[in-house]
Amino acid sequence: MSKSTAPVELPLADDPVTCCVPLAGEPISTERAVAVVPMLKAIADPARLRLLSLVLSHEGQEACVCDLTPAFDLSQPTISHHLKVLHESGLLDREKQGTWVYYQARPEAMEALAGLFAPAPAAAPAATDVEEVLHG
Amino acid sequence: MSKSTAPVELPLADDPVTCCVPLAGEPISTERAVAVVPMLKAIADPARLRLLSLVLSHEGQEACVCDLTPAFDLSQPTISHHLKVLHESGLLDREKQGTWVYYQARPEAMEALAGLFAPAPAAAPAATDVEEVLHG
DNA sequence: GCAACGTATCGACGGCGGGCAATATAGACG
DNA sequence: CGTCTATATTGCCCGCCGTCGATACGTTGC
Repeated sequence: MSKSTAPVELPLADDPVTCCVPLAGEPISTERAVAVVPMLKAIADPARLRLLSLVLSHEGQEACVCDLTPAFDLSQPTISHHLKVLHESGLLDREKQGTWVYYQARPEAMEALAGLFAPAPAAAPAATDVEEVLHG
Repeated sequence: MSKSTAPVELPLADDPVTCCVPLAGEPISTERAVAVVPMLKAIADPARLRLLSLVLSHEGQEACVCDLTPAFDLSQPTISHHLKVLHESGLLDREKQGTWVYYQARPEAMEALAGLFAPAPAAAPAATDVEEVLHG
């Protein structure tokens, strides 16, 4: 691997705080944008999105490569490549069990993504009427 | 425009039902994956992610191009290009007011994205203990 | 040991996509 | 009308990315 990025950068563990402010909360900083983008790039591909969904909806949110490959018209190296991308972006964990390799979804990653698109956090209510928050 | 895709395809209006099943619910179909990917591709870029966040966190979740451009080190055509991508993916609406153009976030698009990453929908409850749904 | 299998890496190729400069379009204003 | 401003389009370049075939690695089982 001539590329830079260390094998398993966990882009979420860096700053667990700022990682959860939604896009609508405040303008995302350039640094955080750059940090989050790899995860978005990872799922911005039909094959990888399906791979992630297959793993997520599998028993225990984990699946063997051999379970995933037959669902595609792609070559085995290509699937392996896509799984690597998903893994290095922090979306999938990798666990080797003998001959087989199991990938499992990282809940933190899913939460981080879901959090990105959450609605604006009702801008410091406290004085706001509850009804307004619930129905507005 | 020599390209195919009609000016403003609204990828969400197609099937408002299936559009909201999370990735973890069931394996996403190839067709839906292909349909959703343009939106993900649109935000899988630091500049566009920041643009979207800027619009979202702006007053009324809408902003003029002239408000957005100065936040970047990019040329005006490049910004315009990114906004076009965000618009054509269904994430931003475009409204011309005289000389200025205002882009505003499409709530349905944001909901669709948020829904993608929602946790698995507690597999057909009804008979399920409420506690299980709430805490499980 | 050797063969068979599951998975990963390598190297190459083609196409897509982000960037810019130049130019076009279209309102606003005088 | 002419000019200025705001935004979009065009054409181009270059780097990145998805894909493959070939091959390497590691484990299992004979």
